[in-house]
Amino acid sequence: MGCMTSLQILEPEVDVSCCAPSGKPALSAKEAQQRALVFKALADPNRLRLLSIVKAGQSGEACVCDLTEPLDLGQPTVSHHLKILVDAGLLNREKRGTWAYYSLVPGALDEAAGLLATL
Amino acid sequence: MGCMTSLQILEPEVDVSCCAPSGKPALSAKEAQQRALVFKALADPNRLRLLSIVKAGQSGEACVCDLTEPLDLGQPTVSHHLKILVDAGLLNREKRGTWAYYSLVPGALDEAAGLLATL
DNA sequence: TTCATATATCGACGTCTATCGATTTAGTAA
DNA sequence: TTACTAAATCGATAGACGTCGATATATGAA
Repeated sequence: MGCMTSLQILEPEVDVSCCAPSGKPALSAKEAQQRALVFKALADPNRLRLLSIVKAGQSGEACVCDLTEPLDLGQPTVSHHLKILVDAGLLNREKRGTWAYYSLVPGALDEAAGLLATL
Repeated sequence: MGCMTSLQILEPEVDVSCCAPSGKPALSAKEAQQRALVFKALADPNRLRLLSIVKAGQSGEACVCDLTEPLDLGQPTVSHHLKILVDAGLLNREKRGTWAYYSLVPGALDEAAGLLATL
């Protein structure tokens, strides 16, 4: 026994229509890759802290200069992490004058959480 | 203006008692590191597919030999990914005979989703 | 214009990680 | 015992990633 249960994977050319308890087939390679991008962005402690600090701030936003000190990282490094979070769709960037203000994209974290619920 | 809002970070010796809209201070470095471990485990497309396949299986479990083919990866590589998922607390491993059966840890994915909601 | 500041980008370095083939460990059956 | 199989572990390698210092870009002030 074992090793003979054929599990269905969703690929463009494969037709699936059965045998899943949740009714949904497993993730395709493409879908998994896209979701992994979001979790990659979340997979660094300093980026989690950046999100947390932005969220905890009473104004709902923070500029780079507010973030380098609490993280004890250089300004280029913080900028780099912020870019990754923006690219992942988790943070918004708004430039006002010399400063760049970062804020949470509304609902983005909930959406990320939803990616886990719908695995 | 800008650059003068002092954001509170939770560190063991720092006493915090004010100024957060959600009432919670930002993540400490230690907390962020722990949470990042979970997201690191989720930050690989093949591991997401492993979780998905295990979840989609009607038996709720799968052995390594069921997983190598759909992922198109070698057996050692799949074993390696499964270990990471087990270490992250997302999968259970139960050995029966020659086979090792992996199943979702109940509630683990919801807990991971909760880590995002409580950032 | 020149100067100062805030941020982004570049280049390099060291570390981590995903993958593989080869080997080892464990269980089952003869 | 031997033989076979499933899975884990080992060792190596290529690529990705986090961090830094140096530099570039951009905005505002003098």
